[in-house]
Amino acid sequence: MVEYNDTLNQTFKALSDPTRRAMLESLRTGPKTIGALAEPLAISFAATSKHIGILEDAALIRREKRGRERICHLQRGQLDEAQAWLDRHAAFWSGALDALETALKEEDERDE
Amino acid sequence: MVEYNDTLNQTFKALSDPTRRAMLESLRTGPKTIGALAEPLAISFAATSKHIGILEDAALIRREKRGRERICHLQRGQLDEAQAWLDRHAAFWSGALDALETALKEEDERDE
DNA sequence: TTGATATTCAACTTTTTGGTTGAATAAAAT
DNA sequence: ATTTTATTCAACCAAAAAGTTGAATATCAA
Repeated sequence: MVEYNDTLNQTFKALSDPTRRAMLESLRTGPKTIGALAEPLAISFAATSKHIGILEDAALIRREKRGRERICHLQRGQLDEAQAWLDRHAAFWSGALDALETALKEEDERDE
Repeated sequence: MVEYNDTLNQTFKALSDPTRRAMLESLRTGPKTIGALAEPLAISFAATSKHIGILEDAALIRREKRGRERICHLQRGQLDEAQAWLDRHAAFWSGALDALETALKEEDERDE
């Protein structure tokens, strides 16, 4: 496999499942327990817990221990890396050297 | 499964494989044949061809028949849907009602 | 025409993913 | 103290994904 950038890959993998995206969408309205997340999804608690684990590994959520419940909160994780990838790719159509391209190139020179 | 928006899902799935992302990245520098795409990836022609098929189904590339070669060109596909999802999600952190949020809400009212 | 090249197809294997169930753990409620 | 509730763990299963090889197809070059 290719695997040059592991955290970007983890982010894209985490986002590639519709159930997980639905969970993230649901959390946009506020923190929720595993149970509350599982309820509208017609899958077991265990399956939900696994999905949450994947999102947590990708730092897209944080699990807070609260008594016997776990409260899930959104977290940025490396969302911006995924956004940057898409923006850079989309820049292909808006001309090779527009504002975004130059901005991203400058970023590269600073960060890498 | 959840599966509320199939084209968004297809796009995210297509983008979730590092080999396919590498192919898309490679095509940013210009159109390439299957062979040229396969070469740096250490996978067979057949595997490359399959990946290309997935990207083509997601309309992220177009395959042009040129004699015995197939030339792959980038295509926008539903890239903007994926971008919109990420932007909307990222908007969670930049405050509930900033410019992007309102823009997206207006878009919803028009399109859906 | 013959042979080489580029790609795809078909059949198959391996690995990964998403799901299940039932037992284990831990906290809350009775 | 016992029971109920919330979640996780472990073992397992089925389907999907990613890869392989070898034959088929089509085009180009000798």
